[in-house]
Amino acid sequence: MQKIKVSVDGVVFGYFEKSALHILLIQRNIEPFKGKWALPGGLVHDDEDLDAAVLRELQEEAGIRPDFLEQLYTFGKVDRDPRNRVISVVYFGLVNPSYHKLHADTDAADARWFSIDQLPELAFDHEAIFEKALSRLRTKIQYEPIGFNLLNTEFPFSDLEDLYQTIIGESIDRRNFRKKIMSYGLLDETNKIRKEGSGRPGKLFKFNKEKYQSLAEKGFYFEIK
Amino acid sequence: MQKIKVSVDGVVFGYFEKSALHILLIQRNIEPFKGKWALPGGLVHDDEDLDAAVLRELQEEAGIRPDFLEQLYTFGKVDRDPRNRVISVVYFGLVNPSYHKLHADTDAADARWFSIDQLPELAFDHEAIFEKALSRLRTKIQYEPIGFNLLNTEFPFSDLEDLYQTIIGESIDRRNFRKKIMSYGLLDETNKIRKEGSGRPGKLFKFNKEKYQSLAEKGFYFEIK
DNA sequence: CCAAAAGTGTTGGAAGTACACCCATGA
DNA sequence: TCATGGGTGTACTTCCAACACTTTTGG
Repeated sequence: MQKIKVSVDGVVFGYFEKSALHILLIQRNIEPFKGKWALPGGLVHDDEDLDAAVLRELQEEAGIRPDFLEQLYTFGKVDRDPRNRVISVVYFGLVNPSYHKLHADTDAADARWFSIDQLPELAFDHEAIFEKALSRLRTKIQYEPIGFNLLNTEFPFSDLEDLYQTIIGESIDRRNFRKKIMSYGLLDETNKIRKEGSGRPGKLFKFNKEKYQSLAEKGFYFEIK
Repeated sequence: MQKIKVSVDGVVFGYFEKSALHILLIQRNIEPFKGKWALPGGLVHDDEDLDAAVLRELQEEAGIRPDFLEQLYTFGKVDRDPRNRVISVVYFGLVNPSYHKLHADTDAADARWFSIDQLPELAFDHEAIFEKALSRLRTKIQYEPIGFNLLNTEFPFSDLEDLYQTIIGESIDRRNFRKKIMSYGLLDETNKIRKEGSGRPGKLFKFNKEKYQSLAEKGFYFEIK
């Protein structure tokens, strides 16, 4: 009789303008690792699909529902949980934090955004899980337009530049980047303008998801860099 | 108390020269789906890592040990197994069939290669799993040099061409393809020649894995098409 | 008028694509 | 000598990379 338990965990990335990338962590209020920070997650119910389980856990532990969510990898080393054998199906999500207020709920003492370069010590093998998610994000943002899930629905071009620079971690030529993105015709211009801060105000754009999907079906590939 | 069981399955691709791509299937000799063809796999032992479990199952059910093996996706829909809730961590593998003779062993009545365009009806959701694996193979072969695992260690250039054409499913310009591959400097020329069949014999090449790995660490990207 | 960010074009080089002929072998 | 597949070069086009000045706004 098999004794393995199945859990799900979520690595949810959020981006705060002109700042580092963040991930969502919860503070455990049960043993083991009580008091430590960890990725939100928990055991899958017997009558619940895996996707549903992550959505539920994210809801319960942080009150959040990501705009983008997909399966990342399944971690199953024998000793990754000190109590029992637990394998974890990990999902990778993106949200715009300004649209989602966190509230820790069941099972979590607290839920917070942490800058990825100032993470606390994490429970279990969550450090390794995070690394894998980050590397997936870095790769994937270069060939699928998923970055828009991290921005406001209407954003100035410079937000997009900053986002890519932050995630990829190198500086990009503004002019070439803009030309490339624009050439895909996936951004609709709004007639709004952002006038925050100093300098010339920028036009706001909107990502046209429908257009991307119809192009993608015809074999179009998004690609940056 | 959670009742979910954890299994692993493997989608193992094999390539037979000048022929379609094949996958390895086993014939079930227990219910459910007794007598039907299915992907090799089975329940994970309590004290066994996931990778070890797939390797064991492939060994037990087909007597095979793939040259390349990596995790593909975890399938966990509630009703995918008629008996109990079973989630399956699926791996995706590549072998050169001429180096591995199949022999069905424990749990399997038979093990055979099937051409991917003449697959029998499959047990469980294995059809969907296969589709996902195939699409991963098609994508991945274009940006990682994994195709060499499907060929003989020493192969004439035309085998590589055929392989890519078979997998991607469109015809490639021989001259440009060769130029591209050669430009990476990852193929070592042997001084052997293949004289099978008619026509001018071709030189045999060997993929230089070490060289690829050292380049990859320095940020080199393999890319075809 | 100064500071700050937005907006825009041109040019040279590299890489990709299209394309056709000669070569070595066995029958 | 013919049929079969192996081996190679060139010209055109497209894409990418490098690069700097002008515009709009607020203070």
